[in-house]
Amino acid sequence: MVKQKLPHDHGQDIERILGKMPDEEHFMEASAIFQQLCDSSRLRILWLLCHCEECGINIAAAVGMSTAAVSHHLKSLKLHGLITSRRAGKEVYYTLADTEEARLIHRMVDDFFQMSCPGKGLVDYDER
Amino acid sequence: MVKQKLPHDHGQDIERILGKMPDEEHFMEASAIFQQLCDSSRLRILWLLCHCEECGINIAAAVGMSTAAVSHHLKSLKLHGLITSRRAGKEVYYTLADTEEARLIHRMVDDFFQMSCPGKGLVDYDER
DNA sequence: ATAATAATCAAACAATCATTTAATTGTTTT
DNA sequence: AAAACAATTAAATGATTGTTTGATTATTAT
Repeated sequence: MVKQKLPHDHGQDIERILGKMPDEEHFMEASAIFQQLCDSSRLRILWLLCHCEECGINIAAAVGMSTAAVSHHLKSLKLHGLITSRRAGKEVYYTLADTEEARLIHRMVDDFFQMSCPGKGLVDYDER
Repeated sequence: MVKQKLPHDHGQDIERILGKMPDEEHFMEASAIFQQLCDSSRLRILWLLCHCEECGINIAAAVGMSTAAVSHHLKSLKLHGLITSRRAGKEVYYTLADTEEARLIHRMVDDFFQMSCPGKGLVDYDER
């Protein structure tokens, strides 16, 4: 993207690397997704929805938060296409979206926990 | 972690899943790392340092930011163990840290860009 | 020593964000 | 129709964050 010479020339093949750099637009898309993972409460909710489908109050109880706060996070996750919802009677059930992007996020989160806390984090029937 | 029954019982094996849920502590560690990726400017800097070693002003020029702003992000990335630095004369060179965690992040970012903008993002000699 | 270059730091700013509280909507039950 | 339950929404609050500006430190060149 950046075509003009850099202040210093260290002999590296930096021009070629900068040519491979994704466009600003793609960095913004990526960072927006990573932002969904950067709050520990929201990450816990997402982790849970990677492994089951649950209704709002159960999610709230499982993560120990108010339904209002949980609803806020669910709205954000849904807005970014990471989860889906369906209403059944009084309750609304949430689970991971059936998209390539959502599955990539699921894999990323699993990989991270496998590294930082092996044993935990991976649910048995996680298809890999 | 959460042992008491949930408000609703939907017949799912939720207890087993909650038993596999990583501890709060690990969610905080994970979210702290993801937080380093959730700003597009910082993500661009990190992407660059995944593929080369560069000094401060070249990084600043490559991403089109002030040296002060870049320095701020570099400090944060270093504080979280994602990059390292070495001084050589007047300049300080930065690059991806030589750790399992940093390589995992590198892979995650590459995977994401491969999905969202195939062709770009991957540098030829990226060892995978 | 002085000047120039590279990087860092501190204070300040606007902007964003997660949560709380209280009110409201949608659905089911009585 | 009224009451109960589940979820959403709006406004407010406190906290955090990314960037700017200007000053400061570290290193090299003159």
